[in-house]
Amino acid sequence: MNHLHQIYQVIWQSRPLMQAAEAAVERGLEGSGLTVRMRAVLEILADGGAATVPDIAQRLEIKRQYVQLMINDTHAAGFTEAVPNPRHQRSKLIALTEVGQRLITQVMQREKELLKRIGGDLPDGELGITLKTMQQLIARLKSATEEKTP
Amino acid sequence: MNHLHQIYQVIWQSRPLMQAAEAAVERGLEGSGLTVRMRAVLEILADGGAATVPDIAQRLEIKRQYVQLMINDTHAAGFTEAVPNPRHQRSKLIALTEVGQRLITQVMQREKELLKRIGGDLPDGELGITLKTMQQLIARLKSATEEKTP
DNA sequence: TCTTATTGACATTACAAATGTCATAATGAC
DNA sequence: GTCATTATGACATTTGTAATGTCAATAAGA
Repeated sequence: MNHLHQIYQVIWQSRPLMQAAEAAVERGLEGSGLTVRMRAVLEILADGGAATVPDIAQRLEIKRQYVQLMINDTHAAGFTEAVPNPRHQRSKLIALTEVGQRLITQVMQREKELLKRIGGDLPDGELGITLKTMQQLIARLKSATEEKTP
Repeated sequence: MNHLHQIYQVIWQSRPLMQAAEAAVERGLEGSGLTVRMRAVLEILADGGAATVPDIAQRLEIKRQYVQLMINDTHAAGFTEAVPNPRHQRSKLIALTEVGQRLITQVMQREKELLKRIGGDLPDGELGITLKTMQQLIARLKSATEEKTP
């Protein structure tokens, strides 16, 4: 297998990897009352604490309008609530409710256990190389794409 | 960075990698008259020769009904044509036209050059490890997801 | 031959996400 | 402090990818 073909392979394995990962997450959500997109919001909030809709959009790298829809869902389900934002009157902070906190903690715990089962035996060094390589490819692809079209 | 977090990172870098790769492909298609999904079909045909719609679907791992739509596009654009299939009366083989052949060859050549610019300096060994790791993760995620739900 | 599977063709639905728009409200420059 | 600019929420529309559903015609296999 030559060099170019190897790079090609690595790049295009990203799609099946992503699909497999998302399917696994979806599977783990069964019966929790969460959808994948609700989970994405809860994870952000669990990791970084309460945030505004535009903040969440930025972290998820999607448009704020779409995040609004997600938040509508999580609010309706009682997993999040709007709390006053000291730094902004209109733009409330979105915070986990107690129920939401408990749920996302449990979901993330289960995912952690899955990760352990799945990759517990992969050598640290190889994971590090993999991560580094993927990140380099991402950075270079991005800059090549943006080249001369800012 | 602990082990689990490393695996987590690798898995979730697959989405940005895929997005960056697709954006790069899209960029390279500008002005060619090809869309991303037309390109996918032409690539399959260029690699494996003429094939039926269900064959193509299987290789792309998507439903045949969706491939039909792609083929409609490529036929309409004159990049592919239906030729008689010795092994099946109704299910014609989809083949590249001369124009299609020339176009996909050129597109793939340009992509190859981009790959060279992007990853030419990545060590073979690291690429190999990356590919292996990604494939292991895919396989394990898949089997974990299918577990007890065949 | 007869039953079953495959195929093409077309319609419907689902989902993620982008984009468009508007009124309101917050911020920053002056 | 006023005024222009920007940010936000709320809602509507559109796009792209793909899955699903359905049906008639046809091909393959028992």
